[in-house]
Amino acid sequence: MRRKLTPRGRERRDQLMECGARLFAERGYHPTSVADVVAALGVGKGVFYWYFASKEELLTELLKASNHDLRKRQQQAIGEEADPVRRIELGIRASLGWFAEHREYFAIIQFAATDETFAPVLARNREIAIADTIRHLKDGIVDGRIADRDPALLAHAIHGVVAELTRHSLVEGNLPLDEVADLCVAFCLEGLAG
Amino acid sequence: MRRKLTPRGRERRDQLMECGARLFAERGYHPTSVADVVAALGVGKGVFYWYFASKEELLTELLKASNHDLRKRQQQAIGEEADPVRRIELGIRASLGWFAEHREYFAIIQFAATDETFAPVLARNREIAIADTIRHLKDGIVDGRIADRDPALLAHAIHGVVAELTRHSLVEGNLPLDEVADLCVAFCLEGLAG
Amino acid sequence: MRRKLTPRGRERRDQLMECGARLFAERGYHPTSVADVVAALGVGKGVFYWYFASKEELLTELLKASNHDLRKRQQQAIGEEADPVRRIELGIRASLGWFAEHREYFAIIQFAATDETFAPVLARNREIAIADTIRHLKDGIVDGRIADRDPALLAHAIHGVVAELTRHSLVEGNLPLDEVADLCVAFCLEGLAG
Amino acid sequence: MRRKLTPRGRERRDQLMECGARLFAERGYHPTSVADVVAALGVGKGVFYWYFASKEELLTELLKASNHDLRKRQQQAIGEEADPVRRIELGIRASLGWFAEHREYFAIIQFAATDETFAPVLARNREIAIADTIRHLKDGIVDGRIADRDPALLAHAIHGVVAELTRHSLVEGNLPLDEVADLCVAFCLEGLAG
DNA sequence: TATGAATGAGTCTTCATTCAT
DNA sequence: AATGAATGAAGACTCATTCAT
Repeated sequence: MRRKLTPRGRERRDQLMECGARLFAERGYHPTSVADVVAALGVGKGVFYWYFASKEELLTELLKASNHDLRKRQQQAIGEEADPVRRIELGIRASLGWFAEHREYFAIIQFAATDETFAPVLARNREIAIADTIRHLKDGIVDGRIADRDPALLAHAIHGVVAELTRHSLVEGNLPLDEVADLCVAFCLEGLAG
Repeated sequence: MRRKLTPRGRERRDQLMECGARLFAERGYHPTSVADVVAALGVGKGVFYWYFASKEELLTELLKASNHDLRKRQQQAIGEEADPVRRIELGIRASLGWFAEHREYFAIIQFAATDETFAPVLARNREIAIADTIRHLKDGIVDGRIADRDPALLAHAIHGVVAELTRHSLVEGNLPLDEVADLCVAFCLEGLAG
Repeated sequence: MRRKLTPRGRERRDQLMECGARLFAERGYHPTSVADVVAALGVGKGVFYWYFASKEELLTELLKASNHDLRKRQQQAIGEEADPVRRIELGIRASLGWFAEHREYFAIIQFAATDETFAPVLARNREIAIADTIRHLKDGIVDGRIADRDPALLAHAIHGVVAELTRHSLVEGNLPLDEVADLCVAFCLEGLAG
Repeated sequence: MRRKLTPRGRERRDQLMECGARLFAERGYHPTSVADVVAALGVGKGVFYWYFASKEELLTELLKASNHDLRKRQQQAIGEEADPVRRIELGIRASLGWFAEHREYFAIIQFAATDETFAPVLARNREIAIADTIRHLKDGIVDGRIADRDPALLAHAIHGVVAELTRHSLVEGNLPLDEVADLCVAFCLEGLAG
């Protein structure tokens, strides 16, 4: 479904993605119909299929785009930082920050993870993110700053904390982001013991 | 839809729940039809509606039953243990153990969390579990064994680690459960620093 | 889509086939919607899919059933007749007779032959019919009653005459069947020369 | 939709007809969309509607053009030949030859005959062709060369043979055209008896 | 002339649910 | 308790056609 798009076309496509993201997040993927999406935009049904081959493709594109954007944010945040522990911290803060600004995507990603159609896409995204984290962890272990435990499991543990605190702060919605981020980082680095 | 059931009736109901759990886990809730569930059991469609008012109710019952069972397991594991840190550890190990034995439920619960229809049920379940954890955390903070940070956030952090390591070990499927549990506990108690 | 049908179910299925045959013949396969078929029967749309997996399957079943019926008629007509030329004649007359009584099927079969989805089914049917004819022709050639020419081509020639005269007499509709059959037989046996 | 076309315009129109003929023949009229036709040519959708008022019109034009061309071929073949039997033979051979060179049209014509929208156009074409044949047959009957049977039915019989042998040789595709034509002529003139 | 974009009625199909038996 | 049958609203997707540029 690669199509040469005029600027106007590109704009439409973006509108559809935005609209789809919002509705999928609010009501869920299955309960949202293509008709809902185009109606929310006030355009005909055909428009949707001019830009996307299927409803499925819309979600896939959403997943790809969000992953791409999140990773960009993380990389910018980490920059040239050399200290591996600090890199991990910056990555955590970048993730929390990104989701705070793109609330829709949390629900979408979480749903996608439960659906056999989309799980593979997400699995790949996660793999890449985990691999990044593992690299930093290994550096930290070599440095002696991080305890010598299975880096893969540690990476998942960190991601779990980030995911749940993200979810919690998005849903409760009234906690200062920095506070959550601080605790998230502290917990990951020091655990409950502090 | 409370109905007095004969022993045979109770058995049927259990079969339906088991069957539904399996299919919902494998294919997802929406993509699984009531027809699929009864077909997998080789019975007519009427049977389903004899025991459940709707497809929705089946999932709700599944959610309730699994939550009930998981909590029972946790309580048995914790028993009369007095040390709050140890209570947390036992709770974590109980959760990991339970999910290892009820793999279907992880996917179901995760999906339910993303659907506005079921999210409330899950939210309540989670609240209760978090409240339990918070209680132990507060005890630990009073004891001075646990750093004095926001207990609610800490509780969520722990749950996040447990959830993601559960998911990881279920999906990867080839790690010894004890090893995962050990790391999970260690990470929660000491963080990366060890 | 094999399903155990109650007598009532079998009846419904037959009604759907009859109805479909009529509408496909009148308006064509593509221009006839499943909605048209069920509306003509005054039943809900779901009924159709209870008995047939798809619109396509309905046509396929129609094709199979008609072929089966036509062949039965031909075999009954030919019976134990020993003379191969006479067998051909009886076959021709049976075909013309059958189509006169099942006018809907001519149009359906002719359409199906032009559609890549159904052509294979029809090709097989035709093959079988041609093979029958070829057998009689070869017998006739051995007897010296039929000129020694390529029996496959001869068989097709005969089928062509039968098909077109069938069509003509169905459409014109006012010619006595026997007269058409007589000429058909005479033409096939003696050609224009007589 | 008569439009004065520049040479370039005429060329485009021809390309569209050729393309349409090919696709209609391969996939069928209904399953082929206007989008398919223009995509195969690599042009925009507007082009199609510049040259044809509708998809329907394209098929109608195709039918007209092919009929015109076939008739021209037949007339050239028959030329000034005086012998009516020979005229029939030449007509048969011309038809077989033309279809061998315009394979696409056989499927198209056969489909059109089954669709109530196009059947009338085809009926007229057929009428004209049959009338031609009838004229030759009557001449032959007067000459005593042809048996005195209903000329209309005889004409249809001949057309049936030609149609089916055409189809057969196009589909089987591996028989020498002359051989088929010889048998076709022989069968029509002498029947099975030879 | 030509294009990308848009329309929206219409198509096939699914499915939760109900009902007669 | 159970079954086969029926319902019909709703969903994903198609496509002939039109239009602004």
